[in-house]
Amino acid sequence: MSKNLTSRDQDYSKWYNELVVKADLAENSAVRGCMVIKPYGFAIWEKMQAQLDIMFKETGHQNAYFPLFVPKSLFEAEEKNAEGFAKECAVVTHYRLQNDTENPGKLRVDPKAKLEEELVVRPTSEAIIWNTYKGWIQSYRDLPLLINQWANVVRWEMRTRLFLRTAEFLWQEGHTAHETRKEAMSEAELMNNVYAKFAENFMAMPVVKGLKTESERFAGAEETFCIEGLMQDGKALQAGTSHFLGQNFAKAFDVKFTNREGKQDYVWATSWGVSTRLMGALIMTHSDDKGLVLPPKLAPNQVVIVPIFKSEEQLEEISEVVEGIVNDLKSQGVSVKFDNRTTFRPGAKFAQHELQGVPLRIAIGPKDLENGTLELARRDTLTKSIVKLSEIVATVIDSLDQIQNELFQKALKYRDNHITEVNDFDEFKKILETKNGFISAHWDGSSETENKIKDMTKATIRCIPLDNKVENGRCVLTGRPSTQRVLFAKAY
RNA sequence: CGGGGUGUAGCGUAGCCCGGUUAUCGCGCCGCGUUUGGGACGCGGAGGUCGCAGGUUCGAAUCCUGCCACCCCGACCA
Repeated sequence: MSKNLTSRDQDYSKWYNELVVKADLAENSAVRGCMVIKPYGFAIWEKMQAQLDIMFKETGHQNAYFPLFVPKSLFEAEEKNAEGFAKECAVVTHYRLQNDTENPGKLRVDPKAKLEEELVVRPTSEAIIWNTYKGWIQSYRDLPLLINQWANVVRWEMRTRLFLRTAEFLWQEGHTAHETRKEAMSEAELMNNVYAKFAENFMAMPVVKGLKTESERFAGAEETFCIEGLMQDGKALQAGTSHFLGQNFAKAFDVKFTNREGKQDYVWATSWGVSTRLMGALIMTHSDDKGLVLPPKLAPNQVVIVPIFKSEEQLEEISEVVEGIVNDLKSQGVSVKFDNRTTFRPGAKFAQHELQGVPLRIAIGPKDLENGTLELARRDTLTKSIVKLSEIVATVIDSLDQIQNELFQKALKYRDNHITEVNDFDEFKKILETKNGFISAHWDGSSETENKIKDMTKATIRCIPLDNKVENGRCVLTGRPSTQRVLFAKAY
């Protein structure tokens, strides 16, 4: 994999520029660490959003929107959650600017406009949402409450990295309320499964479904489900999380309901989210040195058609044929773009569409008009073939399916080849240094051991896989007894 | 916040150690012409507070001082 795929901020390669730029808006600017998502990058995000939204609605959820600003008093109500996020909160303290009399033409904060209570810019919305839910839930008849929000959040990270950890990012956060522990727990697992399905069926990215250990758990959660992907450089990436919050937030915000027995009880909660980090995951799972490689199901354009012509007349002739192909493909639900720009030569267009990861490219020129053929090129394999004009629609549809499938199979093979079972600590270190990837090893279950291993190797426990088999063994570090293996890896 | 490094055109850079005409080169951008089956070529052109502020000097991108920003490594994290 190109080093450019994972390099930090300024250093990203030319083609990363197709998607996103660092938000270098002004000198000394505090928006550093944010990103501008360019139209092409955003088109991919919109495809992801649209599909996830369908899947959320299929599982009974509705969208809503809550405020960006969270009064500090609300934010601090759930102690663990507040403590977990306190170090990375942006805080609004004033609401007005005034002319700076000492620097004409400049503005300054009006000291008289100090807010009585500071507003925290949401790093996540549990606090404000649970404060709202208090007024919405009185009876078991109001449950379950299944709500999702598409929003931006801000986390003032010390070090940022495009897509993977920007100061502001786009995400969705689901927040649900349930009658029973069991129902909430299965909701959390259900949504983790939705994420896994999305990752595998649409992003063509294999993921391990698992549980987080206590030290990796979301602040305020009792249990955290997650999906973990493996990038082409052997580092793991947490791609989504789904939390069982117990009654922590209900108690912190006093959300009680009358249950079926007529008694007051606190509701059970979940929250779950995926972010623009998925864009990073998509890039780092499939792309190569020529640029992006997009799975057809998420590509803004699945097919691009490049005409090859010398004269205006030739372009017109070609355009007539292309028009028919475009209509046929569109009627079959294939998204297709005819790149008839006269300002770029074919070679430049080829390169640009490769950069953007368009799954299929059709080239059509005078030779093809004569022979009744087209040239079809696959982005993922970089192979070309000659296709009869009459067979192009069927061939495109077939190829798109094939690409989607093969991208997943290729990533799966890589992932499976990079899960290494390890039984002693020297081997553990050796694998991390040489092969990298996931290490499947026994662990004694203590945070202390987990931290020691992290200090020594930088590897953390990515998850305890849900499909783990029970197996007696000894902890890879301490030798204490263990009943199952967990997955370690260096992570983003 | 600790340790290291870097700031020269939209991007990437040379020059700095050893001060001296009009600050180098490539990409990109604009115009004209020839081209067009894998990132075209020729000619012409536009674009610069050399990070900022002081200082030394006849003269500073170059030397000195201070500041700022960014990058890499660590602590933090989706």
